[in-house]
This record gives sequence, structure tokens and C-alpha cells, in this order.
Amino acid sequence: MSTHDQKIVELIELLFFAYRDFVSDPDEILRGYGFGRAHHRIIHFVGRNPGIRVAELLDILRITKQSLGRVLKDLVESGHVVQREGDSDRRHRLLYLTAKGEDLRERLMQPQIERFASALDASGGDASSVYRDVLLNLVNEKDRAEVENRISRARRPVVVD
Amino acid sequence: MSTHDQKIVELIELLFFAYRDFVSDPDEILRGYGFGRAHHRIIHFVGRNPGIRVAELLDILRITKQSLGRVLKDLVESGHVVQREGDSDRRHRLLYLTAKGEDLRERLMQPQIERFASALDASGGDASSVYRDVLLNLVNEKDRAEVENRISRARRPVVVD
DNA sequence: AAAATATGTCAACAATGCTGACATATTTTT
DNA sequence: AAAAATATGTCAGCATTGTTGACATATTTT
Repeated sequence: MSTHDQKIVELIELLFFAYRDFVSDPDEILRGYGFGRAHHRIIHFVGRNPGIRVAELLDILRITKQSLGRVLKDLVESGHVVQREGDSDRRHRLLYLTAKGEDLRERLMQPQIERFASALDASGGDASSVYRDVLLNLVNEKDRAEVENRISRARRPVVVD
Repeated sequence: MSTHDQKIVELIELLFFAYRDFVSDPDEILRGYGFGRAHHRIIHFVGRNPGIRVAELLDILRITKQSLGRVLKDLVESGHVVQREGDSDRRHRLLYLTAKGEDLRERLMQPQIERFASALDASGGDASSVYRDVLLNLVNEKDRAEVENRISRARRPVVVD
């Protein structure tokens, strides 16, 4: 194994450690609600994509309808998410966060924002853009354009009650 | 929310997408063995830390003894991992990969190395070191020194049969 | 009218976390 | 030497979140 590969192995391992700690803060908050990581993902992506369709959410999360359904049901029942009939196509169920859902989304995100802010700060310069490039290029080539588009799309400030 | 925070939210989301795709290659390989992600983690960290103690592995993975035990048993039975009595302390069970285990470790790692190599390449310059810094700084402050030490520790080329 | 699509639901199962209790062997402390 | 602490293993049971496959309903497209 080359020196170059050795360095990469260190990055692979670091990604594990970083991810491990990165999700630990929200995990702890979620416990207080009786929710898990799956709930977090839904809250996050619905919040960032108001009016998202179920099929889109499935494509982002790469899980099955059944897995999503179970967890989504919890969130609708707890009043964090609402479903609306599609306008152009009434088969669609468009998903939105309620004010309560949006509050939770922000609460879960807060420690992650702080963690990233410190990490970028400690890493100096324009670490942010380099780091962003690498992450984006780790995504499957075929999904890269879509992901880039999705993350940078300005969020419409829609909260439904 | 500030522009700065907006940028960070994009990174948070990207981390999800990158991780999602990053683990997908090994996941597919593992299916062929009837193994899962938990098996991969053990194979990886035992391979990188030959002679590691059970307690250390638990600390890295942050799971319980029971969760580890179940999966570790599979790997011992399949002949990928062996346990040896500790030399200085005979209560210890030191873990090693067999040649078969080492082969699998490398096979699982290969697509991840390639993915990283392309991503770093596409991100130009010394993306590697910046990226590394950010990841390391995402790790909990109290664990950072230990993680840094662990990942950069040259692996003793020990394979036991 | 028929076919395709979007969503929901049921039942069963698998992987991988968890808690709590307890057993054994070994080492450390008293 | 006896007692306490430590490292590991194991049992039983349970929770979360993933899976497959089948089928139901409403709606849109052909």
C-alpha cells in the first residue's frame, strides 16, 4: 500500500469518527421526544424542502416506503409534520413542517452548526469551500448535480399549521 | 439565520449525502457474505489495530458489549477474526484478523479508497490536509488527541492464523 | 375503459442497537 | 490469603429501523 493510500485510509477512519460524534448531539435531544435518527432525517429534509413529495423523500433517504411510513406517521401524529394534497396532482402528498416541527428542526440543528463552526474556525482559511468540494465529490457521480442543486436551493420560508 | 450559517447547513446536508454513498459500496460487498455494517466496522478496526482489546474496540465503536459480542462471534466462526489470550494480563482477549479477514478488509476498503482518491483529485491542491483538519475538528474535543493518535499510528503488519 | 402512477397499509422478518442480570477467570488491593 | 475490582462472556428480552412481498385506493395518463 502506497503512502498516498495510507493517508486516504486515515481519512476513511476519520470520517467514521467525525460522523460518530456529529450525530451524537441530536441523538441525545431526540431521546427526550421518543424519536430516533430516522425522525431527525425526515424533519430535516422536510424542513429544507417544504412541500416535498413522498417519492422525493424516499429517493433522498434511500429507504423503502414502509420504513418511511412508520416514522412519518409518528411525526404527523405528534404534530411536527403535515401532509397536504398536491395542487397539480391530487395523488401527491406534499409534506410540510408545522411551527412545532420547525422549532424542533432548528433545535436539532443548532449543536451541529456550532460543531461545524468551531471545526471550520479551527481549520482556518477557506476550509469551508475545500471541505465542501471534497464532500460533494464523494457523492455518486450520477447524483452529484442533483445533490448540489438541492443543498444550495434557497429554502422557501414555508411553515404550515 | 446568517449567510454563514446557511453555508454550514449545506455542509451538514452534504455530510449526510457523502456518508450515504460512501458506505454503499462496502454494504453491497458485505451482502455477499451475509454480513452487515457492524461486521465491517469490526473488521476494519481490528485490522488497523492488531491485538486490540475488546474494551478498546467498544470504546471506538461506542456500542455495548452485547452488540459487539453477537457480531464478533460471527466473524470468529467464519474464520475472519481470532482471539488470543493477553500476554501481560490473561483476562484480555486480543483480537487479530486472519489472512482471510485481512483479505476481506482490503476488499471492503478498496472502493472507498478509490472514491476518496477521485474526490481529492477533483478537489485539487492540498484538499486532503484541509479536509483532514476539518474532520478531526468535528470529533469531540476530549477524544481528538486519541483519535489523531489512533489513525496515524503505523499499523503493525500482523496477521494471525 | 385500461393502464400507469403515487401513496398507504398489512404481515413477517432481519440487523443492530439497548438494559439488566449474572457467571467466570484473573489481577489487584487489603 | 481473602476480598474487591476488572475483563470478558452470556442470557433473555426489547426497541428502532431497515427489508420483502402483497394488496388497496385514488388519481392521472394513455
